[in-house]
Amino acid sequence: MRELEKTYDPSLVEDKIYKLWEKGEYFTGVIDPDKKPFTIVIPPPNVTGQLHLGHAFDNTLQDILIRFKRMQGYAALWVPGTDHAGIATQIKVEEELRNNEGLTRYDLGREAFLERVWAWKHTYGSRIVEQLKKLGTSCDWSRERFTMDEGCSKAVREVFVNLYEKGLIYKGLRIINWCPNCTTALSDAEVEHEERESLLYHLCYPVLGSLDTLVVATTRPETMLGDTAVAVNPKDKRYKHLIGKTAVLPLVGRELPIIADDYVDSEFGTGCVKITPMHDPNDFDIGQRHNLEQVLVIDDNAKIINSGKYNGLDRYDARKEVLRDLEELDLLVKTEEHKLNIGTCHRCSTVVEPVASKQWFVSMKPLTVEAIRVVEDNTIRFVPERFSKIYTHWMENVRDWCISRQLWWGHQIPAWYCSCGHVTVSRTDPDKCGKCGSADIKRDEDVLDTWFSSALWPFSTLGWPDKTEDLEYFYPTDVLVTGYDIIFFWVARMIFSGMEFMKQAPFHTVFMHGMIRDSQGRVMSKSLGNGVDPIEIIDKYGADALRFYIVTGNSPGNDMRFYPERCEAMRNFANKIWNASRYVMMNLGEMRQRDGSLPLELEDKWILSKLNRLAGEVSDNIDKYELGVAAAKIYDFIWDDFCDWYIELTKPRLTNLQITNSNSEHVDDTAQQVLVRVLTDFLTLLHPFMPFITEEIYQALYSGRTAFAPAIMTRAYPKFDEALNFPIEEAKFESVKAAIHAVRSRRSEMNVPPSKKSALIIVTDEPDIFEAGESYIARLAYASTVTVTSKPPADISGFVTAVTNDARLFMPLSELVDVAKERERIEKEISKAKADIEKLEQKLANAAFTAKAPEQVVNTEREKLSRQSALLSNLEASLEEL
RNA sequence: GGGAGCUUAGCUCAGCUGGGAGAGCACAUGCCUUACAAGCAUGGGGUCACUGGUUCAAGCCCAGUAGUUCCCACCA
Repeated sequence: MRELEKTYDPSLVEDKIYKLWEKGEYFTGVIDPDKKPFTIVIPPPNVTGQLHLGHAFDNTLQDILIRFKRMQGYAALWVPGTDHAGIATQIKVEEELRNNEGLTRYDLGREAFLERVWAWKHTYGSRIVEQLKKLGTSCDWSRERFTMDEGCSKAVREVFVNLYEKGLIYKGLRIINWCPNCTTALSDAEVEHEERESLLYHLCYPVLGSLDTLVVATTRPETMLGDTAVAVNPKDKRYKHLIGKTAVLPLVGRELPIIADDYVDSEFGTGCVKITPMHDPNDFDIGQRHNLEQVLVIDDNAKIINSGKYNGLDRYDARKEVLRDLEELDLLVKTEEHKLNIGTCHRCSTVVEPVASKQWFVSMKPLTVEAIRVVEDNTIRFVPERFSKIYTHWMENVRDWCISRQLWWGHQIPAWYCSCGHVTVSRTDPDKCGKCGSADIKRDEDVLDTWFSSALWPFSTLGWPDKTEDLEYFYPTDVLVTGYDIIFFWVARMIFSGMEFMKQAPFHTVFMHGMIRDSQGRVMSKSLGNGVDPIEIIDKYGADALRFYIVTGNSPGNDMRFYPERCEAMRNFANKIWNASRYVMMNLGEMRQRDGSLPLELEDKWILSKLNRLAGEVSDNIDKYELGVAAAKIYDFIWDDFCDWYIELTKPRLTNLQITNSNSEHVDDTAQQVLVRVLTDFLTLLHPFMPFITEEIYQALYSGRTAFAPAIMTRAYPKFDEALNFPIEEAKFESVKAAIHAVRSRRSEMNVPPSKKSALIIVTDEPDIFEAGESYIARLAYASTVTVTSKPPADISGFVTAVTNDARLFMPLSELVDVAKERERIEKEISKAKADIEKLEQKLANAAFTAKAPEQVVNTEREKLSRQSALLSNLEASLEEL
């Protein structure tokens, strides 16, 4: 046993303890046929990222679950790893390249640039891992993976080729979201929508060979440069006569067929729509249906092309120019205000350009069938449940997934083009065309969406496509813990990938959490500069305090506001535990081995019973993912029950503290044993939540004792044990507590300082429980002497009284007694008791209640009534004697 | 246009399958009672947004209203 410092200093403890765990290899997932596996895969953070509070939140939850299951005896495995984060990482390296050397990636060329990215990865890739360790995460680092390591890349390749062979991956010309800043295609999920005030412009298009004109409405006049038709609804009488005729595109002069299509809503705008097949998804479809000409007028950098004098203009400058020119020609008929939903790049917030482009797609419909089924039939359960609806709705309406990105950092698409037109897609790099045999083949330059590899994470990290023992034993994983912001990006894609390739759901539970916001409820972001660095919090308050703060006061799926200074309360809690442990240890003396059981006092049974019930409830709560509730219960037990009561109760029993009682050699073995037992058990219960301090104290208590587990994290998680259930004793002790509380309250009301002790006479029908507690009652109720009796003193005047339902308490503090005031007070309490009794009697007199309410509820009400009645008679007795 | 969440003490939030409203912080009063002032004791403070319904019983379930936040959506 080692002595502890007076205050807890996490900075002296945490790194040391983490090393102890790593040295003991306690995080290692061990395949054990006699155990049930429990697996979590980490949501892989960006390899070059830094830990933010969102990670802290996410990983704290995972660590609590995995430690809990590990202690319950599961073969627990938490697979860690990082994500190559295509765009994010590439942008960072490009930025550095530009700032330091004034170069672009094209200056370096693909190969040299990728070398730079790998170098960057090697420099910064371990940072996030080290930061996760500071949080205390018990990941199996020996199994750490990276989305671009050999195994994951092999999985990606296999999946791509396999889906291609099944016809579920194809390359085609489709409208995609193009970010002109990132210069790459994006998937629908990567586009954010925001509503903006905009204008709806009405443009006039003349009809060829006629005086008629058509007025079309558009929010994006610059796209008119790419118009190849005008469409009206076939039923629209206003325009029926023009269908089949030709309009002339102003400024450009292109002849536009006037076509009829049901897509056009006659009610909206003018009922006439300009059709720009290459720059609008609907127009693209119409273009397909009517076989329209396709004119691309906006390039990769959002500059105008194929449009004569407008060429080279930025899209917004082009808008101004076009409008000015139209106005000059008197063809801008009207401008009205209009709310517009605009798509922006989720990475850089640039307005994305819908543009037709040849890209690779995953054909989604066939993959959604099983992905929807497993959620609907509860094979996969979302916690909280409401997220399953969001998931299902998305899955039911999802469009094909654009997976090619015009980037270099990522998994290069395994497709080779031959001049013969054939595309060779292969698991191994081919040296010749799969059709004509020509060696002159060229690989697709694009890489895959980062989420393509993340989608395989639950099985690629376990070795798939190889049939590994890990995959066999640990797959499917159990719980996926993540924020609701990546349900579509990641969760949905893991589910359909798991179903397609493993024929098994990748996890049975998706445990969702919310976002961490700043103190004003705003999302934390770099641009706002309102981010809080968890590492700073850990340095200041300790990882345990951060973890505990995050997990309490928050319920599944809900956002939380973060106030750094509120970690202080949790640091104080850690310190409280620390000092409670010091108290236990300084009173332990030699820990003697005992034969047989010790006689337990009432208060011992009380605390053991409460602890025992706590153990049962905590496990239940964690099983139901109510981590905050579990944590709060442990907090209350430790602070209120153990520290504020039980420790105080043991003080008179332990000679070390009984300075006045010098002749006593007696050490209460029972108190010692119960203290250390309760301490050890609640530390164990708390360990998943506050791993560092609990381990440190455990080590201080038990290190070198071979009879005990080498680390608290290897102990079995406490369970409910019927042998330690003492409900009657619990209730009895609550009576004692109530009496002590009543005395303190009365003294406080009358401003009697604790130093002024007085005799205390307890009048009760249950003398045993009070007599047994005389010594601590004296201490806690500031009494000089305690007398337990069944009869009140003959002359009651001059006593301060306090009343509970099973005790009347008398303190001779005559100088403080004001009979009139006392009478008033008691009368007030009497009327309150009477009111309570009346309510209870009414309730119990209600036949519907006694008939329909469960017996237990009725009994509780009866008990309440009898307690209130007892209280009332005690109060009345006191009043009478006054 | 569809969908979801939230509204509980001064602040931030819990409240699990309906059975007498809780925590932290803040506030007030008194305490250095040798584990802990990062503490102890005592206390004040709530029309559980509003309206109606179901029920013996509603903060909790149902319907609606208001405010608020978010997600989804190819009406120019």
